[in-house]
Amino acid sequence: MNPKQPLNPPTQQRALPGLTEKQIARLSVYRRLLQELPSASRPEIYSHDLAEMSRNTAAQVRRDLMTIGFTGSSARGYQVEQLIAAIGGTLDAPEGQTAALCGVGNLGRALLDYFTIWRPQLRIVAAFDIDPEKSGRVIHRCRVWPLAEMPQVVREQGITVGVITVPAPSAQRVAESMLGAGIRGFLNFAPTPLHLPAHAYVEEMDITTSMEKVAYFARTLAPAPVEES
Amino acid sequence: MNPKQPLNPPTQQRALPGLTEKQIARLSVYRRLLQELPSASRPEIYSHDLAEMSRNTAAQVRRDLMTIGFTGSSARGYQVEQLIAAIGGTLDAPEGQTAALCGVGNLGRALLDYFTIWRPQLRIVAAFDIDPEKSGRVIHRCRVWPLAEMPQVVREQGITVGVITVPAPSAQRVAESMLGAGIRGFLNFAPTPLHLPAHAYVEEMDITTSMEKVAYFARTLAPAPVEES
DNA sequence: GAGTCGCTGTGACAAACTTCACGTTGCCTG
DNA sequence: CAGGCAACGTGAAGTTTGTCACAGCGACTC
Repeated sequence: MNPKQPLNPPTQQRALPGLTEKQIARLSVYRRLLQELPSASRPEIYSHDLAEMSRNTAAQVRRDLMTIGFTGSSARGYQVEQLIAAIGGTLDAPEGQTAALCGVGNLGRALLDYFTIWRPQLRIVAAFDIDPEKSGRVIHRCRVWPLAEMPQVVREQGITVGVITVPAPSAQRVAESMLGAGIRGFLNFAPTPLHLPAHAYVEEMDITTSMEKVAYFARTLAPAPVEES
Repeated sequence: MNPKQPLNPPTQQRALPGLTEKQIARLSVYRRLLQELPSASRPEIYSHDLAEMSRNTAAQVRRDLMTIGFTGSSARGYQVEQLIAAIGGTLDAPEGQTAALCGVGNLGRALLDYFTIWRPQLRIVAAFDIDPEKSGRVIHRCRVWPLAEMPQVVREQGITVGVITVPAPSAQRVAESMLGAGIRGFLNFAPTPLHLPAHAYVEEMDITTSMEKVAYFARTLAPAPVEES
C-alpha cells in the first residue's frame, strides 16, 4: 500500500459552514430532548436544564446555540418552540431527505422498524437485499427491492442517505455501488471501515467496538465511592 | 436543577491507566482488522498498512501502539500475532466478561444474533424482558428471563456489562436497576441520555442522532470533484 | 562491511474542543 | 424606579487530541 499521501482525508471531516460532527450530534440530542418536553412545562428553558438533560455543561449548550445563531433572553432562557425550529433549520433539509437501507437481515429489519415512526424530514423509503426471496415484500411499511435495482431506485427517488446492514464482506462493494448511484452519506453497521472518497461522509456504527469499549471501562473505571457526603 | 457543581462528570470520562475512549476504540478496530487478515499474508504489518485499513494515519497507529507499550521492529513492522495478543491484553478481561441485554424487541433480538458468534472473552449470557410471553424462551442461544429476575441473575453470574434496548421511557429505570445489580458499563440504544453516577460508564448508541449527522453531512459536504488527476 | 533505504519511536508542534469567567442584559421586588 | 439577581454571550485560557518531522535502527545491497 502506498505509504505517502492520504488519498482520503483520514479520521474526521469538516462541514461547510463550520459546524463540526460533535456539534451536529449535540444539536440533534437537544432537539429530541426539547420535543419530548411535557407540553405543560414552561415555554422557555435554561441552558442549565438543557445541559443537565443532555449530560453536558451549560457553557457548552450556550456555545452550541451560539454557533447556530440562536439567541435567548437573559433571565428567561431560550424559547423552546423557536429553538426546536432553529435546530431544524440547521439539521433538516428544507426539501426533506430520504434514505435507503441495504441488507434486510435481523438488524436491517430492526432498523426499519426503528425508523418507521419518524419525522417526515428524514425517512427510509426503500430497502434492498440480495436474497430474491425478500424482494417485493413490504417490511414495516418499506418495500424491499432486489439489490440489483438499487441504483435505479436510488437515482429515481433522489435518495442521498444509505444505511448499510449487510455482512462485513459485502459492505465495501455495496457502499461503492450506493455511492455510484448518488448516495452521499453512509451509516455503516458492518464491522469494517468503509473506504470511500472524500466527498462521501461515513458514520461508523461499530457495535462490536462499542461493546469492547464498554467492557473495558466497566472494568477499569474508578469503583463506586463508599463514603462521600 | 442545580446550576453549579456537575455531580456527574459531564461529557467524557477517563480511564485509569491513561487510555482514552478513542484509543480503546481504535485498538478494538486494529485487532479486528488484524484478525481478519488472510493467513497467507506476511506475519508482520507496517503502521502504514494498518492505518490505511482503519482509515487513519500511520503516526496515529504508531502512537496508539506506543501507548500500550507494544513495540515493532524497524524495517519489518509489527508482528501481527503478538500485536493481536498485546491488544487483547489491554482490552480483554483475563477472567472473561459477560453481558446482559434488557429489552428483547426487534433491536434486542438482532443484537443477540449479532453477538452469538462472538469471542469467548465477552458474551451476552442473559436477556431480560418485561413481557412474560418472552420469558423462558431461548433466542439465539440466549435464555430470556423475566425482567424482575434480572438483579438476581446478574449478581449470581457476575455480569458487568449491560445492553439497553428497551423503549426510551423505560431506559433510565432499567439502567438504574442494572446498576444496582452490579453492572458497571452500559451500551444504551435507547434514544435518551442515561443519568448515572460517575462510577458507571455509559456508551450512547444513538441511532437517531447518527442518522441525522449522516443526513446533514450528506447535504453539506463538498460535492464530488469533477476534475483532479 | 560501508552505504542506503525505509520504518519505528517520540519530542515538539498544531489544531480542535471545552471550560472559565466576566461584562451585559432584562426581569422582578420592594 | 432603583437595586439585586440570574442567565445569556463570548473572548480568552485550558485541555485534549492528532500530526509533523526527525533521530535511530535494522535489514538489505553490492
